[in-house]
Amino acid sequence: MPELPEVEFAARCLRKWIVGRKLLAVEARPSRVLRPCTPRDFAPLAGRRVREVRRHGKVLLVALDGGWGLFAHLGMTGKFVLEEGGPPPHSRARLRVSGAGAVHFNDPRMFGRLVPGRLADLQALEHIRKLGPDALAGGAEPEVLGPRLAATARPVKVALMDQRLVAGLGNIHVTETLWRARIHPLRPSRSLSRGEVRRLSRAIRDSLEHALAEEEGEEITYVEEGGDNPFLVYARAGEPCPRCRTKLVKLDIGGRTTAFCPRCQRL
DNA sequence: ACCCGTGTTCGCTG
DNA sequence: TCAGCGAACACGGG
Repeated sequence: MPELPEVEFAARCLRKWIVGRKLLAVEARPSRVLRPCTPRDFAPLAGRRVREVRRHGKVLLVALDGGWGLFAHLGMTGKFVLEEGGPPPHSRARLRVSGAGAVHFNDPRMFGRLVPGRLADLQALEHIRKLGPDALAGGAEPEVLGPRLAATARPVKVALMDQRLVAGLGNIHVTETLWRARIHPLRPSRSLSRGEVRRLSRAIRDSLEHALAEEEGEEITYVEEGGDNPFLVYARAGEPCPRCRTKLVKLDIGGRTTAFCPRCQRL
């Protein structure tokens, strides 16, 4: 479920699995995940040592020796997994590393991306260049967030989902955040008071860090789909508000479903 | 069988 | 230019 916490989790896994090792080969199957590249474009990465894995918002950048790198976006269903007795069912690429086994980029729905290239070129990709400040690296601070929200009249739900405004939040965490901050999702961004921006700022960090802690909790326990809904209000329309027991309401904003409490989050 | 969806982009309209 | 909307992408789960 890739929003910032899952991408950060992926970054930590990759650091554990491949940083410091040599990338022997990247075996990619042709798929839209590679767009606009082809499996051949991965050839220059072979034999290079992995220097570091960086994350900005939901974007991953794997830096290799010699100025080469790998851009990765998990999309909706992308995941890096260690190979255990054969490839996972929707492997789009296999990264063979020196020393131990291989890592797969698994992605059933293929909304993800895996692009090789010169690091400088990858950083110049429009998608990366236009990203706002990372939500866990200062982007949620009131002094940063406040002016950015003040510059737009869009509903705060829509603005927070915009990766150019602040990078890392998606539908789940915006929903969680607005409930924690007691702000109605349709509030015009520029109408937020200083105090509300402060609450929002705190709420963003709280929901992201809470999700991250749950994933890190048990070493391999990923918050699995199919398990119980671990969120406070996301996908809980119709259930009672955890704070005041008022029935949570479902709302469609910018094409995404939001749950909110009509009592705690007044317009 | 039907509906929904964690993300992003594109085209159309006002 | 901006803002909003719907569709598209491809597949699994409830």
